[in-house]
Amino acid sequence: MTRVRFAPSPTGYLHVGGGSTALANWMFARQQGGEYLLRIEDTDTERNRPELTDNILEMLNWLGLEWDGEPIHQSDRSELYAAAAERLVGSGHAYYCECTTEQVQARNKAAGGKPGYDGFCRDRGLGPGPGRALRFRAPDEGATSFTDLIRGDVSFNNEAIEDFVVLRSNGRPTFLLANIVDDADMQITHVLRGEEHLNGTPKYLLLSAALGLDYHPVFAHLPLLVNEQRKKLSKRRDDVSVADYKARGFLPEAMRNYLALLGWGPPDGVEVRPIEEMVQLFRIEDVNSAPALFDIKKLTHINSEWIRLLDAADFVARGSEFVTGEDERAALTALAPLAQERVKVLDELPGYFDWVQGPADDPKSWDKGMKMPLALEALDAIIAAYDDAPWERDELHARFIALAERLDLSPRKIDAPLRVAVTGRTVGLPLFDVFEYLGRDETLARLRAGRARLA
RNA sequence: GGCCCCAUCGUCUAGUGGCCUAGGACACCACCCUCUCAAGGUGGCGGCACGGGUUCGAAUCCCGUUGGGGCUGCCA
Repeated sequence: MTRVRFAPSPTGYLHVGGGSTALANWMFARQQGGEYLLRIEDTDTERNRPELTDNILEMLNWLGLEWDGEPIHQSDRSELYAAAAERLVGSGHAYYCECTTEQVQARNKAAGGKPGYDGFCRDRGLGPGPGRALRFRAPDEGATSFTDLIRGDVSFNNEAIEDFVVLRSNGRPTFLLANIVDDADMQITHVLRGEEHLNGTPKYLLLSAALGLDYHPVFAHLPLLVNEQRKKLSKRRDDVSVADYKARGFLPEAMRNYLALLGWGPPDGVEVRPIEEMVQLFRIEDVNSAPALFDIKKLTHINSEWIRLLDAADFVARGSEFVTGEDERAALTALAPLAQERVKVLDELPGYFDWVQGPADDPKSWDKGMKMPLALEALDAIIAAYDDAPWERDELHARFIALAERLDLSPRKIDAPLRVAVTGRTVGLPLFDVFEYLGRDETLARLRAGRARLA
């Protein structure tokens, strides 16, 4: 049975790159009818923060990427790694090293600036002890190769692989050791991870062989997600927190839809569609190997499509989280479909209802909309025309059109003064729906107030 | 520096030797629709990095160049 895993490290919140990797694993597992497991790689005790695990799990859930079984924590499995390390020592595949990072760097600098461990302790026969790390004895010749589902055959000369640390001097395993031990133990059949791990794969394979593991997973290194500078997305400089996107009003449906489109495209070209369909169509072999730029503009567009796909009640429910104030929420509920087709991201919603308590205070809009003497004329005329009007949208619209005709003006010309008088803005929801919602008294009061302010 | 990966419109992609005068989507521009803004419709702009091969035929295969990226940590 196909078994994949997503293995985040709780040294940061879930970011879109992680989301993308998780999604690929999830889709692949779903499609193959296999299992998608979660493994928390918390071997770096200095940097781990438990609340980040919560964030990761929460965001994975938000994205709808439910995992099978209970998440595994590497911090619970120290014995496994210790045993593996022991085996490496026993078979001569690893040795203890007492060099500090500074010492290694200093020697490298003296030797001409080549990075990497120089093998200083390789044959010193050191035993375990404080301050001593365990290093893997990488072969000096030969090559390590593998076939990647996305990249084809990849080969590394062992000569270029340094003696890397598998056990820190504090006794905790490094990522390299824990990773292979757990994948083998969990019987992961397909390792789908970011391209940044491509160079680590020969180490993984070497370790596996040295451990005597009869374990041969299939690899697929997914394209990196990059920013405008074509650099790997970074938590420090890029806007990548999944939680932030959620907070801004991006829908999980849209987020995973967009993520699925990075590095891959459905053969029929239909981009906006349920993830279940993506799962059917997805083919890991067809994933591109070139890095993909995370484009918020396109994400935003896809989000707007998903917003428009929501049924009205759902839209109101989700939108309400972004609208504060009882009255504003009531207006949202009443005018939902009109807002729904305008908003691209849910956090734009408050801006569409800032007229509920009274016209928004926006001098720019006022100056732009209240052009004299047109504004005065329009307001006087509409106040008169609405005085005895049945208070219903279509009727208000009809009288507005008739008025424009009588004044021999284009309707669009007299829209602005009315809109600014009532809502304070030159743009917004369809005017006559707003008038109807506000009611005769309130609307006329605002029109008169606007007129008074002009005179 | 070393090793590895990558290269189709600005961006995401379709394309797996003839269906390509290279298709779609986002963005952008114009027009239509229209009470504003959206939505929608129509049209437009725009690309196979370069050079060699292989082949009757190459965006597709091979080599090189150039360019970009990743890794090079007792982070993952």
